[in-house]
Amino acid sequence: MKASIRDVAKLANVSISTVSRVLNAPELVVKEKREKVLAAIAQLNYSPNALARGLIHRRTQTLGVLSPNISNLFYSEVLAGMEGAAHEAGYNLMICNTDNNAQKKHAILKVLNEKQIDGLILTSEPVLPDDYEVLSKFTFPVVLAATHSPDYEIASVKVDDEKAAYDAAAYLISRGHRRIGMISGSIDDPISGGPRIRGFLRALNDHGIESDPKKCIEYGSPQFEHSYQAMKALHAKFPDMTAVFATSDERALAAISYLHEHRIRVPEEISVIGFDNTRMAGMCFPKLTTVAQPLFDIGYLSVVKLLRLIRGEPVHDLRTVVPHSIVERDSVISVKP
Amino acid sequence: MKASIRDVAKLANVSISTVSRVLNAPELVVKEKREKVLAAIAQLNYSPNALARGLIHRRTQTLGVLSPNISNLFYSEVLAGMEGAAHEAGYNLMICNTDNNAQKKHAILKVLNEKQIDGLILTSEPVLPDDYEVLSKFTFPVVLAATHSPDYEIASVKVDDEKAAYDAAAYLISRGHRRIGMISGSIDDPISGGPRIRGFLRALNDHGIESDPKKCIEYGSPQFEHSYQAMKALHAKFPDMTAVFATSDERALAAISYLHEHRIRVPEEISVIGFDNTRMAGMCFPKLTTVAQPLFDIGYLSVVKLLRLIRGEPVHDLRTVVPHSIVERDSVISVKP
DNA sequence: CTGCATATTGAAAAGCTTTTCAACCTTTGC
DNA sequence: GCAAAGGTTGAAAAGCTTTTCAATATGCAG
Repeated sequence: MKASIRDVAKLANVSISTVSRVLNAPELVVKEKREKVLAAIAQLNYSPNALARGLIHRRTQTLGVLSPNISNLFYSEVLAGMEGAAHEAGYNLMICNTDNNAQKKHAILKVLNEKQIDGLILTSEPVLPDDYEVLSKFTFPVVLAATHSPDYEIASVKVDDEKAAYDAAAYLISRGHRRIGMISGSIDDPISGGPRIRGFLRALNDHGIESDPKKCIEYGSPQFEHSYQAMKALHAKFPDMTAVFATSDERALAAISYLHEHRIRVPEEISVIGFDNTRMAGMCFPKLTTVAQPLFDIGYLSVVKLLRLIRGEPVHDLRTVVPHSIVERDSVISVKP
Repeated sequence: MKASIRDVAKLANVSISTVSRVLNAPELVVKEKREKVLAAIAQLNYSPNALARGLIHRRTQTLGVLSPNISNLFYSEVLAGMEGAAHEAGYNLMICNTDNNAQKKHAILKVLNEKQIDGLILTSEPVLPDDYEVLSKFTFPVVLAATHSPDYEIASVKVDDEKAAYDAAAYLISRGHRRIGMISGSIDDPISGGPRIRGFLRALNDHGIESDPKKCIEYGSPQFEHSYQAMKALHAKFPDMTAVFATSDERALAAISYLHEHRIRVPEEISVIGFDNTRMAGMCFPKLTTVAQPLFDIGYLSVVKLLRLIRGEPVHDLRTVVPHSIVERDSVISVKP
């Protein structure tokens, strides 16, 4: 049986108020009693019960985190950033996998709400009307990490996808490439779809490159196998391209895998630029040139922002835009225009 | 202000006991009142408070998980398995990063204990006497995932590292290799050090291959950069080896990276076998032949085991050994003996 | 019609802590 | 020597729910 504050009080021969004070405001208790209490605590191996504490303070020092897939390098780096910020601030994270399953997601939200989390972070997945209806009934604040909600006023932390894609394409163009393909998320994916496609096409256009989206873009889900097939299709319809913009590192790796297997050298024959700069990018061959997102920071800043909202502190920008950059490694080569 | 059970009771004009029953044993309440209560719940958007519930039941349906680094593919796949099993059983996971920092670890354990977790899972890190002293004072059960404690009686779920390393070496030998190097964890690492070194050497010995550990083994921490250096050192002292056994996929990738950069072809000139079979193994070039650990299952089974311990059900084996296997891809080639 | 069993409900205690308020004691200042 | 101030402590309420126990009402048998 676990010792409670009453047991400590009894053993130390004081009231439970005094024990509580020894724990929370020791200077209010005279040394003699304080030491007796401390001794009793040690003897009973007493540990305060955070449930009771949370009941009174209406705070649990716990945040909820929803992620479509925690075993994904992208998310796990973001999660690591969250965990870091949370730990520094004395919070814990309840991390849940949604598997992109709306039903599971709503079930989890219900439980997290019952468990009285102080705030919630949603990663990636867009916020649908269904979701918003649930979220808006919660009394705790919500932050979106690496995603945003164009339709609703929800705090978020992410890169500027349109600009990042523009920069990726512009980078390839600056290296002399003119025939550039793209492996993208589906057109209505608000992260690695729409915005990045627009940025990509805008860059081509700005640099006077005519392009037919039907020919140079292949759409698909992010999994390696699907992306491999996408690269196959892209190569079939656009065989003379000299560079590919893949909208995630996993897609880039899949593209490279396809090319390697068909004896097309990367980057000598086809350059590949990725997106995300997950740790994998520096570990594969050839090492990936990629658009870096500050994944750890996105997680870290989401928690910082969430804590401000929890404390009721002013948050200057509802939508935080974090900087991207291009990390040059070995998968892109310059060609003569 | 959040509605409480009293508010619902007042609005529905019944006692709080009745509201509680509607939620937990609806068949005990006559239909008329039940519907009034349900209507009040909906109107007030009432959600029960799990803290109060936990206080009474002395159960929180929450498990603690400590991991040295949640952004590591290895751990994140194990974590995904845990999350899956936990979700199915109606539990949540509080996941914490220890950064291999003993002080941080103990601080976290203190908080998790206060938060009344029902059980704890420790991944990887060995259990030191210091740790054991802390753990043994907890009233909830503990399971080790992908690690074990030779010195203490703690439940665990992991592969047989000695045997797995033996099999890896035997596999290389069966492909005709005789001059085999190894990139290992430090000798006193109870996971990717000692046992795997012993298994490796035993296999060489069993197959009549003389070997000098000083020459054929290079020790080091698991990070890519360190492993890269280890490969460099190994190649310098053992230039005519035809195969390398790397004790993690990350180490294998670092080795391959070194070899690529020095124009040594993999697997044509040197074969490389990895360990873990993280998702990366199938995404790099060449695709990695590796000793597969059932990472997801290790996580899943740890939670299943932990739940049995929590429920006081019998657990037949204190130390669960899960099967490993060799996944053949493209990084190992047969040579003429 | 009485008595007993059963169905339904509510009051109150328990679970553990923090916090407010009041009480008591000791100083200090005049 | 007494009033006021300050230091220390304990009792009790509050936070929200579940559960036990008792009470009331209903139905049925004899």
